[in-house]
Amino acid sequence: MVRAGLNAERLTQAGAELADEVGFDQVTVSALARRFDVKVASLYSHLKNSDDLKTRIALLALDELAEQGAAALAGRAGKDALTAFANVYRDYAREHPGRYAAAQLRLDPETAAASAGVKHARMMRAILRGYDLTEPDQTHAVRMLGSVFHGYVSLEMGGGFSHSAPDSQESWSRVLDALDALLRNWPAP
Amino acid sequence: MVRAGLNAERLTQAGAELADEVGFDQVTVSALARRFDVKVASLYSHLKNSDDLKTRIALLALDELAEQGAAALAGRAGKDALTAFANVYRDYAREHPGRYAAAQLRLDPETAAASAGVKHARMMRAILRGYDLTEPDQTHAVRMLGSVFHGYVSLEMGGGFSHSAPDSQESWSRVLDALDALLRNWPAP
DNA sequence: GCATTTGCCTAATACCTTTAGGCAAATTAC
DNA sequence: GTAATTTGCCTAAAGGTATTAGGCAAATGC
Repeated sequence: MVRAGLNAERLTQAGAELADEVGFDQVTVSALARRFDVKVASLYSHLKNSDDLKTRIALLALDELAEQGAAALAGRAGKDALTAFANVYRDYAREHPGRYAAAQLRLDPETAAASAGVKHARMMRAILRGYDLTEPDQTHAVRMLGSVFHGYVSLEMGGGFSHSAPDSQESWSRVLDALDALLRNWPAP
Repeated sequence: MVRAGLNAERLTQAGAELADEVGFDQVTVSALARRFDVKVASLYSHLKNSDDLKTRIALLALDELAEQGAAALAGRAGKDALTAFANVYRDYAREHPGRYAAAQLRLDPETAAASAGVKHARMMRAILRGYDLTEPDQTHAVRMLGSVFHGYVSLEMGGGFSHSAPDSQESWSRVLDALDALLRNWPAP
């Protein structure tokens, strides 16, 4: 009996691909076993359980997203940085819808603290260095940026902006213009 | 054998309550049957299937949300309307997390077109009447409002803003201030 | 009151999750 | 290079959810 060469990393990677193909909520230990042509029980030597698999996929997605975000920010500042970073989010979600959904999985606090989610927050703050914001406005602005990025991408992926003019790409550009204008002119309390 | 008096409405209502208690993704036909103390198969006379149940809960939530939104908008304009409407979203999500999650369910186009989601779009446009925006900027702004409302609420519910200062309520107020300022000063292309 | 409809039931199939225990392949120790 | 050990995948089994088919009793209509 030839061994399949399973391990947590390969399973996570394949799980991420599966998620992009059929949706994150359709990722099951069974489907993953089929993909490797092994019996379901075999996966339990490498994964604690179904939740473990999902968490690993989420962490993978957060990692990739942070990596791409960092690459986009390198050498950029101000609106240029804002736009580049925002596009990383949107493009990642479009190219990897399952992984993006995974990245939204609620993690328990310790896992979250050890995840790349922390980097995301730091990068948002790095973007704001190009604008003239001090605490606590900086935090408010970080939260707003996160809300707009995530909100727009998730509504767009849910089909909320299709079937109506103007097309979503144009709104996205204008929303980023608006965010830039807002950050340059953040209102006093 | 005494009949339980099931019907689609009661099941949907109970499903919504169940969603708020245990989370929308934990709403199952089985759990609902347990709640009514009947056998699972009995529910299939009233519901097409599990997806039908979830869709009905989603439509219920969209309806309630639209109703509350309309009540909040009555007699208000400008920033007052913006704030009241935004708070309806946030409060509803906090009081009814399961229903709010349900409202995010992706509906097939015909169902979506017949849902209260249409009212939501109209109400957003009504809010913008208090600002000086013409098409296509009005559409861009509607999409941005939706993104911020949904994005903020969903990040907040995911625990993204807990465990860090300043508290989320303050950010929410300042984000709404910022949105108001932005709408009063929407940048030209 | 009887016929019909309706509502809930039992039974059965199928899929997903998870645990326990077994055997063979790979690795390590000598 | 072989023996001992570890590791990896398997079979088996139990429990949960979804869904369909067919049956009997309660409610409804006339």
